[in-house]
Amino acid sequence: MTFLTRSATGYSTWRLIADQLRSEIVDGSFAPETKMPTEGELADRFGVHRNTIRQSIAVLVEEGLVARRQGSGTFVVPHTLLVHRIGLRTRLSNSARQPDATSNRPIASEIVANPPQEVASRLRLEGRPALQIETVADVNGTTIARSTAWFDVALTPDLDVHLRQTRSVTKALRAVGIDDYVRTWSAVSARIANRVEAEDMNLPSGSIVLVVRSVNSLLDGTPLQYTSTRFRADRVELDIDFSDLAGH
Amino acid sequence: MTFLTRSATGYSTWRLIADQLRSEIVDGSFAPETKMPTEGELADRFGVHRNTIRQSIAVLVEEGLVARRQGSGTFVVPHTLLVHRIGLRTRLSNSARQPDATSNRPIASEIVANPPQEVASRLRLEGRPALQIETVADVNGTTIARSTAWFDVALTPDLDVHLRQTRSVTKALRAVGIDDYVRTWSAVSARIANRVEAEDMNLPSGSIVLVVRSVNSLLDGTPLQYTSTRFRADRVELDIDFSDLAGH
DNA sequence: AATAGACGTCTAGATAAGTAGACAAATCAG
DNA sequence: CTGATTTGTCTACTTATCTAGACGTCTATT
Repeated sequence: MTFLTRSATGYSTWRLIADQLRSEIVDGSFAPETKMPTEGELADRFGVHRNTIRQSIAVLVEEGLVARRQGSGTFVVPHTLLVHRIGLRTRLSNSARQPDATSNRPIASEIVANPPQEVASRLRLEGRPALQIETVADVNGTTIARSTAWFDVALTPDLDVHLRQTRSVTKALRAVGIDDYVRTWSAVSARIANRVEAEDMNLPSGSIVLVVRSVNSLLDGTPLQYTSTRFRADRVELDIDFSDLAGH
Repeated sequence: MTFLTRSATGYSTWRLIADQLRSEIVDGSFAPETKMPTEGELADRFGVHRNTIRQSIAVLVEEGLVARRQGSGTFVVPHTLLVHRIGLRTRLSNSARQPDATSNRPIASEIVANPPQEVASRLRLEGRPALQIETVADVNGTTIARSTAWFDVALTPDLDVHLRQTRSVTKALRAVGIDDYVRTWSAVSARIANRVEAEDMNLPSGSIVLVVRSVNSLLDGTPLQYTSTRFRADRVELDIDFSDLAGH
């Protein structure tokens, strides 16, 4: 295989190879539980020294995708590609495949006087402050998403108090009398994770995150909540649900 | 600013800095038409030599994001973040912001006996061959997406003949009697562009693509078309349209 | 138990990336 | 026009990455 040189890409050789191997693992070319090619074979395939291959594999070990067994080989660790459904009444906790032990943990909340411009306009704040809530989502013990939500304090009085008591955004919303809401807007983009995100999700720097920005509104159309969720792209794909529309 | 070292990330320093600067341009921290900080200032900010900054900026020049003017400075070139809407009856050509001169060019088509497993199952091919069509999408002269579509040849006889005549997938479908269809499934993921994609979209290698896989079906629910579209993530975000649901 | 094959570790040398600084060329303000 | 500022180019040097190969340790098979 002709391979790109680091000089052209700005990637070190070991990272280029690690990225290539990861994609082959994720797309199933190397099936879970099976043995990877030996380091020597991979060195031949990519035309590099075995030491470079070892550095690449070290990345995948760090990420938990493969395990090395001395004397035996390198094996693909069973992994799940999580499918996160975006639909009308979905919450962050709804994952398509069951059973997954998903938990959402609020890690901080704070009333901010001047939220970012996009938040203010999407929530029609017009100068009012917003309650900002940071959460992380874990599935089976692995952190897969990092979320920031903003609420109009005028619509959700004492939401932060209830949040501290219940330690759950959904329960806190119920406590302030909000039971039902629908997603009215979503935008999806992708970028390199920043340092905080990489740290919170235990990702190697340079990892890709899928960014979902969305607005949930009350049934009368009043915007209630603006959320920006960053999913780790190596483990999550977004499933856009059109089934609610099938009845038309 | 404390910055990540290349040793930890596998990125060369100039690429780390280029990525950072690009994200600040794309998110508006450096507004279009304005002057960037001088190379010396950037060198101070990132704690590197000016030569390294120059290499980073060369990447952005290559990508068309900034322009250098000797003696004057480096300036942010006006650019657009394209918003691509995913909804019930959207096609690749529908972009949210107008006016954009969008064109879809079929670049190759071929009948393949054994399409990938996911294609076969989503289209319920059960062993039948599929017509595979490769297209690129340009907006204002810039290629922003690379798409691969598969059709069940049993449902679309002579589609390839009409495609060669009309040079348009939509027109070719109309010619075989298919006027209306709806999107029944979509999944969104993100990854590093492979070499072919990077070449077709004129991207630096290592760029991120948003991958949208989707199935369009006839109104009776028969799956018609499986499509995988790779958008360049630096210029495109996906807008998920729930407005069809507002009437409920 | 012997052995081949695989991962683990180390040292030395070659190549590429980044630093350092000097000077040229273009631009702009006064 | 003058001078300060900014990008353009070059050479020498330092540091990090990659190659090369030897040798050790562990595992599975015969």
